[in-house]
Amino acid sequence: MTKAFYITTAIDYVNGQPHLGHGYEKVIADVIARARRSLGEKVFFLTGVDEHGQKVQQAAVNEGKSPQAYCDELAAAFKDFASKLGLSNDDFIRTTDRRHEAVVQALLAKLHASGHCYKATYKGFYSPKEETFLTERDRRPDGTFDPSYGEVIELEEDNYYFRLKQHQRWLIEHIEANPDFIAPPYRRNEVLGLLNNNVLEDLCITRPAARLTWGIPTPFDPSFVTYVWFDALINYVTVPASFGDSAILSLLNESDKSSLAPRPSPLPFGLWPADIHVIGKDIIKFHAVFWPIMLKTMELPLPKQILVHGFWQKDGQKLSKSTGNIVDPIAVIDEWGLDAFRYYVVRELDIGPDGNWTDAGFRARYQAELANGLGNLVNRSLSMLKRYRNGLVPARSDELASEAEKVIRETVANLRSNQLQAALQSVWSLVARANQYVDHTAPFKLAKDPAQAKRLDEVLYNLAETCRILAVLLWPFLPATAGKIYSQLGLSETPDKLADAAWGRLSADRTIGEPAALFPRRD
RNA sequence: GGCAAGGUAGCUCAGCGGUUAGAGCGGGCGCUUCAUAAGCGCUAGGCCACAGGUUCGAAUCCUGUCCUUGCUACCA
Repeated sequence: MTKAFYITTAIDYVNGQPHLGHGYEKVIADVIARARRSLGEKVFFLTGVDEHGQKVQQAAVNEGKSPQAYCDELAAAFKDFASKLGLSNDDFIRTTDRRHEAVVQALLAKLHASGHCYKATYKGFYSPKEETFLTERDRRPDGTFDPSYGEVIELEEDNYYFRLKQHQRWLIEHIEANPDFIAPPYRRNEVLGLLNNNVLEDLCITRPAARLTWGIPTPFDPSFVTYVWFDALINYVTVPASFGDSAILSLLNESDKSSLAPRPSPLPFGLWPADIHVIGKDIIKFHAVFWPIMLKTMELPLPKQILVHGFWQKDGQKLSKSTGNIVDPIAVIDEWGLDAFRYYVVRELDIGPDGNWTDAGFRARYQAELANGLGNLVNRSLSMLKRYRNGLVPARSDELASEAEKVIRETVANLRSNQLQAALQSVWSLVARANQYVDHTAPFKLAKDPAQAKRLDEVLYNLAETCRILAVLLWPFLPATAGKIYSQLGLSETPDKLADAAWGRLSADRTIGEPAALFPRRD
């Protein structure tokens, strides 16, 4: 069975409304997914929400709702958000899905049966807020715990632990042997540093049902529920299983499989292992340490890459609901349009470093790059074609062909290596070149001299064809805008195949559509 | 404290041993009128954090200092 390019985002924890950070991660994953499809690959793009755990249970109680009702509302909000972002996701996982519960329980039972976990008593400090155990080492010099842990309580309880120590060596070797496993490289170094300088503590993978009911019951001991992170990571294989991926299904017995129902029709290709897990820098340890070990013990192949992005600030300050330093992506999209939002976050910030959102910066990129750069180029090119040639595309001319082809090559190479910011820079070098070309050839002067008719034809073809190629190159980033350029060119298809970014595909003697501003100026 | 990355034009950054240190944005000055008062061209602006050293030659390599950021730890 052939395998699709399988890309995932982190699943968002439903303890609040979607914000900029969520939106950013989903957009970069979507751009990569669309780029791969445009390159002709089969792609499966997964996103979703993480719903179990103490904080969700508490938030539901605070709002006087059942956890399920609370989650249903927020899951709907996140689904709406995904569509607001124009995501091309193929599925949307909820960790309260029946299929997910079935897979988590099956895998947990398998781990338990094969001796990878054990029961032990823990006595010590616990932070309900972070759902994590604390030790004396977590104390600050004055004896208190960091405020980020909230109220810290002392408790003594039994739990099940997942053995990690014996996995440290092969994991280091795997990371060293696979330089792209964790990207960018400095994140990889951090993980190696962590693994080389510390002995991994076994991971507590349950919580007593006595104090937390909002979780997946542990199959081998009903007095516990599954730790939320252990549950959450498994989403990446739940969905392949539910679509009939043989790699995962082989781990399940017949009754597990029947619990996957109602099952969508199986896909004609495999999904696991994932090609890319897109995540934020805060959850790198879960994805680069715990998750590979979980997979190894389940005898499943490891994902190809964990792609770690940075965080946004606003005006140089940390985003924070309590101080009101926030960016509301939905408001931005409503005011400026979806493609403007997608453009800004990808163009402003490379995948890896932290970035800084400023409203002035957003406005500047919108005006200079989208309205005056790309938008005006398409508008002036098509307006002249309409005015001087009645909208009829002249015969092919290759004056800009080699420059366009160079940009196409660069853009494709950047897309293949997930260098999205660099890809946009390449594309805009063609925008700039075409604007310069208008200036140098001055078609508006040629139009005044009938003897220059042939030259004018050449110039107009070069401009129209450049606009068409720009549409194809931009499709992964700005799908709506790319579609508009195509329809203004009078092309009825969708510019979603990079193979069409080949010079000369625009055929002569067809009539273009009506030019209209792609990004209206806003003053 | 340890490890790592970095400190280059007003801003964001590239350059990482070899001609007068670059780009984009922003500033200033011109040109143009097809276009969303858009576009194009020219230009100003930098003890390349600081101090030593290696070298014929150093933003570029080495050492130290100061500062920023990330990870990690507080222990001999």
